[in-house]
Amino acid sequence: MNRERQRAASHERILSAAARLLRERGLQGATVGSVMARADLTVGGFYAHFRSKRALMASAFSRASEHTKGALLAGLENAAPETWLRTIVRRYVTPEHRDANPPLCALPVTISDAARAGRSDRQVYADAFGRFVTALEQRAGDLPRGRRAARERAIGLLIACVGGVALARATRGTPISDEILASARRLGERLIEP
Amino acid sequence: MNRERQRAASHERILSAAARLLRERGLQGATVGSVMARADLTVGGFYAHFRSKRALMASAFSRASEHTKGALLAGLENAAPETWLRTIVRRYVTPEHRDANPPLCALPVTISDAARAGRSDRQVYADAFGRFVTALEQRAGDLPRGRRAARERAIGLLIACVGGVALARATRGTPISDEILASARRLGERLIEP
DNA sequence: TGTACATCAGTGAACGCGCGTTCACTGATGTAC
DNA sequence: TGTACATCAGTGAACGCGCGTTCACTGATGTAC
Repeated sequence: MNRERQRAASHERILSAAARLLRERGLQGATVGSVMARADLTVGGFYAHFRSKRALMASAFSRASEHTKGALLAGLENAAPETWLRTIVRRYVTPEHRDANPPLCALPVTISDAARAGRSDRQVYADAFGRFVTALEQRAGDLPRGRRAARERAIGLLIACVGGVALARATRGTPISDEILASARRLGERLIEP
Repeated sequence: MNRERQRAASHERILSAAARLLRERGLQGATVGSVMARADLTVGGFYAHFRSKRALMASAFSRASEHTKGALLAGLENAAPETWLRTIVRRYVTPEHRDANPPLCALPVTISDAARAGRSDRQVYADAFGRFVTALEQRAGDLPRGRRAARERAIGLLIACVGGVALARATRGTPISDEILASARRLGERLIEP
């Protein structure tokens, strides 16, 4: 019984270490060794918990995006749709998010990794993205312009947010990076206005 | 004299092979061995032409983005500003671009690679992005809305294009990928309308 | 023009390194009697 | 309750592999006389 609990605790430590390292360093940067060290374990024990690195990373990615969703939506339960959407854009598209380590969200960090990965890994990425779309879509449907274009607008908002932060990260330290953030923010807000 | 010409020809073959493989496979996927093989040479000869893989990739990236700019702007010399901008969005944000190998543009492919790279590699990425911005900005300035917001709109357009294609690639093969392309296209076109 | 030598672009094998993965082992926890 | 044994989470060293990089060598091209 104690053994079982210890095993579960280790599993959890590995998973949350992986979710964090995935955001910090991306798919190849988060090595099995570094994940296990972060979980206060040694490499060898890893395969008693996960079939492979790929299996771990799929779980870690889902975990990471749940974390992100929680942080983004915190305290907004009773906000009006327009405020709700605007706050999300303003929380997401910031210099702090660009520079944070780990950043708030795994989507910009792993975007090229996913593009190069196999079908099932892309499905994991698409599922995480889709969950954000669904959340935004529901609120966007309550805006004046109505439910029809809500989904398209929700996706547009996410393209501005994720694409903007990804580009700002890729150009971090150069003057254009701040310009990208400002434009991405305007781009997102333009979709919220009627 | 003949030797000199042969050397220059090899150099050129290596560079154009690298520019192509960079778009096909990204930064780590384009290994020194694969580049040299594509250039009909063997690995060992590489370091007589470039100081390091990093040096090669910096040159290859600039080369690749010149190629992209040429292909995007082909035949548009005399187009009116609105048509000009709209055509670029429609050429860039397509299922063909998402699925092509190599894709038209290196920016979506290497976006996370750049984010993880060192300062000088991010500068290379920023320079390429900046050249696109400058090109779009000039035409956007001729639109009714005028020159003031031109730069911000040019960057917004590129976020929609590059971010949209990057996300569509990351979710390739899942239903949401086509939705992303459609939203990205609308997002770009919305910036062109007065 | 012909011969001996120098140059140098490119070869191919090797090196070191980091990674994912495997495996024989350990030592603490739990079970049987 | 105490003793002998079984289980099993985790260890640590090793393996194979692919990569960037190095280096002694080759053979064709160019030069000197």
